[in-house]
Amino acid sequence: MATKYWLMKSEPDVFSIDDLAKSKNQTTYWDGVRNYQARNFIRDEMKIGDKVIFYHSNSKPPAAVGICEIVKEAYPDFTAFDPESPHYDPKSKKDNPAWMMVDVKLVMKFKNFVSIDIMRQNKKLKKMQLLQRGNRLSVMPITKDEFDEIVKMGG
DNA sequence: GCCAACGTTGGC
DNA sequence: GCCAACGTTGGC
Repeated sequence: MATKYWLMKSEPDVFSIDDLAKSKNQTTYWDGVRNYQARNFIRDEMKIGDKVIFYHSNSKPPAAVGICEIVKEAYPDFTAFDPESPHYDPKSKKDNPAWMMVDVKLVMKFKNFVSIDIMRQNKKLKKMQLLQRGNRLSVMPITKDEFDEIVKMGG
């Protein structure tokens, strides 16, 4: 199975790439995905070794900030079972979990963050779902070329 | 803080 | 099954 490439959004106020860098083994579980399309990517397509662009949304400026890698494939997002969690979803049952998560490990933090503005200026990235109008998906596939281009700019 | 775009909910 | 109302996302 060929390596796939992904882009995943996180609000840095909630969980930033620096938080990932400080995590044990620089690894974390990616909780809180509550969208079916994103869930399907996580559940059905993400494999160990896949590469991920870590993207800061709702930040100034929004930007691609680093690379991580899938180190554990889909398993139930336990935060959905916890009434105390902001991601609690009573519809997700332990015997039939609605939401899934993967574990990701930091590969590198970019020396230069690649802002959404810079990405928009790059013709090779024009087709990325991230840059399309009205895009709200928090987990999305990208091509190897797009991945490589962002890494090239991010250093 | 605003608001357009989108996904979800629920009445019918 | 339609669709209006609502809540959320996320760039600006």
